[in-house]
Amino acid sequence: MFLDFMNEVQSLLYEAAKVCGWDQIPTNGFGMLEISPHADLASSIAFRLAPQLSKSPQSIAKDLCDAIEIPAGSMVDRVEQAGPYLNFFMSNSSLASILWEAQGGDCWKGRLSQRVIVEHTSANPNGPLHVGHIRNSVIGDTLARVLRRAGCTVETQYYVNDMGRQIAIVVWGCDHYPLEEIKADHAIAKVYIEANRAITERPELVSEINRQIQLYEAGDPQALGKVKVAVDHAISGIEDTLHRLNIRHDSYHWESEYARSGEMAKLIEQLEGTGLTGWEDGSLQLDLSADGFEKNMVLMRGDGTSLYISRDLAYHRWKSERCDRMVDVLGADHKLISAQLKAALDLLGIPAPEVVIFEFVSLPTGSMSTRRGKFITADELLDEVEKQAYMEVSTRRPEESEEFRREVAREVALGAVRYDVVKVSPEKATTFDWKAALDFEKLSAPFIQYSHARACSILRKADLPEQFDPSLLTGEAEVALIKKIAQFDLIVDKAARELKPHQLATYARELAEAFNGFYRYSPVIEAPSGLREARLALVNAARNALRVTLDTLGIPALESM
RNA sequence: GGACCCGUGGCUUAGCCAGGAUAUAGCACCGGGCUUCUAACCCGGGGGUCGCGGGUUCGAAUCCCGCCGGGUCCGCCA
Repeated sequence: MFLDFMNEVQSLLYEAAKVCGWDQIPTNGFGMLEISPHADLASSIAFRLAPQLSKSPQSIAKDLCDAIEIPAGSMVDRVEQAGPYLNFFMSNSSLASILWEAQGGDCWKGRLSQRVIVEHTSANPNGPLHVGHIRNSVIGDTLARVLRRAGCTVETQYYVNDMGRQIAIVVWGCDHYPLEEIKADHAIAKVYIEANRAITERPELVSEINRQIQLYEAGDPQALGKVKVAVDHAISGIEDTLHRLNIRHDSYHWESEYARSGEMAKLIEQLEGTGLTGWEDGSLQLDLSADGFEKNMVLMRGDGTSLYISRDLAYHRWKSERCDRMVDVLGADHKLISAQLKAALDLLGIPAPEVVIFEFVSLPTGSMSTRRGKFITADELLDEVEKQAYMEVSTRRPEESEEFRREVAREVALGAVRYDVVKVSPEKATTFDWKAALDFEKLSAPFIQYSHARACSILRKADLPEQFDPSLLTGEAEVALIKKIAQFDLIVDKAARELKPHQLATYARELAEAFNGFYRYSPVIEAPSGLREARLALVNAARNALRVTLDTLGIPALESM
């Protein structure tokens, strides 16, 4: 749809430049087009050519405009010169074909084809996910959905830290305190917080923790069993929360797999082969100063146990052999370590991951901490939002059954939480705000879900037409809606390439706005015959686009709410 | 101290990487719209030195330099 239109405009521009003899001029500006209020696509290429041609942008734009020859059957209707700009407009016939295409379910798949592994969440199994963790989960899961929609084959992975100090502390805690009969991850957190308190009060316990780490790494069967029980318990609770958010991982990979399989040892051996490693202060270290890193990277502790980074290197090599693109979603605290990881992988010629960094979510009272028990859990957030949604739906739809209202509340809450997270660009640090989280107005998932429900409501009242005449849809809102629907493939393609999921959130809002604008001024059911069929087809196209957009955001597309 | 990220109306935010035509939306505020397909909606209004100061450019929210403010990191933690 829009991608085709854009490609056509690009080649028209390039062909015109060739006619003018300017195609050899070094500029990639021929492909730089923008969706603008003045045109379906606008080019400012004339500005970039001007210094090199010593001509005014206006006259360059005029020459290009004159040289453009639109072939028969093109999606491009016309090009207009507006001063230095070139404005391209879509043809009516392409609007018609967009509408026909959008009637079906097979036009929403992109043209990418890589195998992608997306690693996200990977929270330590020492407690429940909090409102900071789910920024990782929502960004990661949305990216996975965007990549799939764009045509990629995607596997999502959760990298389980079962070897770290935190887990040794959890295991020690499970040995010394009873696990309460509450949600599993919450029970683990209580034990973990308690154990941390004990260690703070009695620092001599540290040696017991170290002993646990050594036993586990050595493969002691009892230690293995204890870790498995504790980690499985925590992960089961974390999974429950992720499921509430419509998130499932395709596979889980425990760090210890890479330590025990020998893959990590092999990798360390290869790093030693670079001549950049050495034993210093009793530990094996890698010198990355050539890449601008001040401090050495420690690969092995003095006592022979491994560190997170070494296991992570092995895990990344394993991943790199199984995909074309590796995507890691990580918090801002991982910026430095992920840059070091890339540098170390680079030394061995292993492809580095694309790292999506998101900045921290803090509370109005300061930063969150699992260890200190200072956090708002994702479960708590979902519970509260669901409660609020239940009140809203009960007010609006009092005649509906309890079951209906519960289900709508659940799906509205899940959508609201996901949208709240994904709508903000990852590089912005945010402060969690209950008021904003519980607001269901325009810049929120319910706004988009509501548009979808309205479209469904119309379609329930009439059969889809076998035939319709798209040329009857000439209203401003109608044309704008068709164009917005067409942009879906462009947005998804861009978001997938650039790994920017919030672009889809913005699009979703614009699509819903376009539909609501149409809905307000264009009666469908009561429209005269002919127009009625065409509008029904447009509602169906919009419904499909909204459904697919919501689905790609991992937000339920409610048919009634 | 060093490195990286952020700083856009009262609050939240898009645009920044690939510089261009009146800077995007939401909340809050003011005004209008439900006997008509779900008003979780729509229409209109006020409100912005795009942190500050330089520079590059025909043109800077966008690029460069310096400062200020906030966040993150600089562990034989993960």
